[in-house]
Amino acid sequence: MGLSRRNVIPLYVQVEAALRQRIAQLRPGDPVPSDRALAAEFGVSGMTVRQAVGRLVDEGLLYRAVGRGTFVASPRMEKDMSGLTSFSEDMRRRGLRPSSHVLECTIQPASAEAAEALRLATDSPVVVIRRVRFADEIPMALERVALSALSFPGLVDEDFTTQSLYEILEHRYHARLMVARGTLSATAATALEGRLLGIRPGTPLIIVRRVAFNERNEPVEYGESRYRSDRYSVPIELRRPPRLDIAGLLSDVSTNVSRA
Amino acid sequence: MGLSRRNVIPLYVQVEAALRQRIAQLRPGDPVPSDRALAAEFGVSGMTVRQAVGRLVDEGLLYRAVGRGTFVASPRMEKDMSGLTSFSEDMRRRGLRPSSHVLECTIQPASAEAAEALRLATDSPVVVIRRVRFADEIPMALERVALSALSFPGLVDEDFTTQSLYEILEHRYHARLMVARGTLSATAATALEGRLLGIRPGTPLIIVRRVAFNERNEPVEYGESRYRSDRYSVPIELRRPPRLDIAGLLSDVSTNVSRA
DNA sequence: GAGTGGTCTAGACCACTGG
DNA sequence: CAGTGGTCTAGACCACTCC
Repeated sequence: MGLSRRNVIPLYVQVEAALRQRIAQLRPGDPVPSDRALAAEFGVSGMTVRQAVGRLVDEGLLYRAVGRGTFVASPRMEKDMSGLTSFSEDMRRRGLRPSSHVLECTIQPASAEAAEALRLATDSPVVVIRRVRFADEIPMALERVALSALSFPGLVDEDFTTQSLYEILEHRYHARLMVARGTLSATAATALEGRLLGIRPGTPLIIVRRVAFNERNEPVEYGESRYRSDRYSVPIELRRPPRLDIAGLLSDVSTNVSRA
Repeated sequence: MGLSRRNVIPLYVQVEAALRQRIAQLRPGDPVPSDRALAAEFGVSGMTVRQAVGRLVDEGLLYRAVGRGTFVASPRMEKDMSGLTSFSEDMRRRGLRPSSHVLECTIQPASAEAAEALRLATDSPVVVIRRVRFADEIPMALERVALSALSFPGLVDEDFTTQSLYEILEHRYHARLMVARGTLSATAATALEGRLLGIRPGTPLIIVRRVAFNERNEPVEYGESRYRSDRYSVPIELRRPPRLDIAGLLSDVSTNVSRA
């Protein structure tokens, strides 16, 4: 197993990849060599090994136990169940072919809600796109999104029948959406919604309302999707908030012995 | 601002807390001192500062730009919107008082679904708890959970009317649930469900079906909750899967110049 | 006591951004 | 060019676990 300095790939990524291969041949609960042993084996420093192992721990492939060692975690039920993806990506992942019928694609003054979510002045121009979303020709969802028209000039002229909004944002505007937050609720389909989705009025719809943010944590997309609950379920992954609250601890700390 | 060695609290957590206070007085886009400047100011090494700043970046409070600096990110819409929490925790966070009516609390052979989710042999004994969940005396959700009876002896005898299952698991069995995965869907309430929740049959219910895992990534709890959609919405946070795939890269690497 | 992960130091070089 | 974040070293001490 050769690692390479003078390579674009950081050492810790190389170590991570090597460990990944090794883990694949182990069973859950099996120990992985200690940090020190790995450092010696790969000829790198302890911090570098630690960084590599840390990433695999974050990913859930390994877990650490102080004083005992590092071990292979149990495998996930499925991989990539959750994550920020566009409808197109989402459907392709499920092995379905996505397409759209564009109901509306215009520039109009931002609604109060959209303006607040996108942190724009009220009445700022936004591009509003409303689509019926299909998977293998079957209507799956209604979607309405709003983006700042000033931030994305020319966006309104794109063809959203086949193109993915997220891919346009990434390739044409170099805007990469990193995280979305919002809420999920449910409602009964109205007559109009039922007609557009080919279901009976009253059928439950899953509502996903969200704001998507770029790398700088600036809001980029405000949107709402309404999915047929008979044909769609949303994969979720919930993590325990790990951060411990030490508010107010600092003042105590400062009264203790301070540094030499 | 005094930092303390010889304290249980790691230095990087102290630096993190100090930075958190400072960030609170800055505006989005404002720069934070460079890693080197912070290291000098706090009298700690660069790696320590890096660890502190890294945590704040992970949390979305700061973002880094190579060659330019570290900056305050735009604030979140709400904090702590998402995460693995018990119903009790969840309601308390919303300022409501949680309580329960226990419909069932028995040991019985695992269903096929539960056995698979919990990786048990079929017919292994599981503790099944069914509850109506209230917030401020208003019925909010129906819940059914199953846990291995062998892993949690005596659990079936606990009183789940007021106690939180997660708190019992943590304090009595030292089982800390770290992550849950599952799906979210919707359905129309049946007559029975309507009666238990005090709503009309046909009202949409949000179904959260999940498996919760401990630190070792072993499945611990399999459960399903059905929430009234008129009184509850589920906070969600979706992240872009960040991991880049470097499979096959290792072999190339090993043919390059290897270490001196 | 030997080994483990967790923290920490005081430096270093690199690629990249800005003026 | 000076400054930034990103990576990396070769050590160190600590609390903890297992024997």
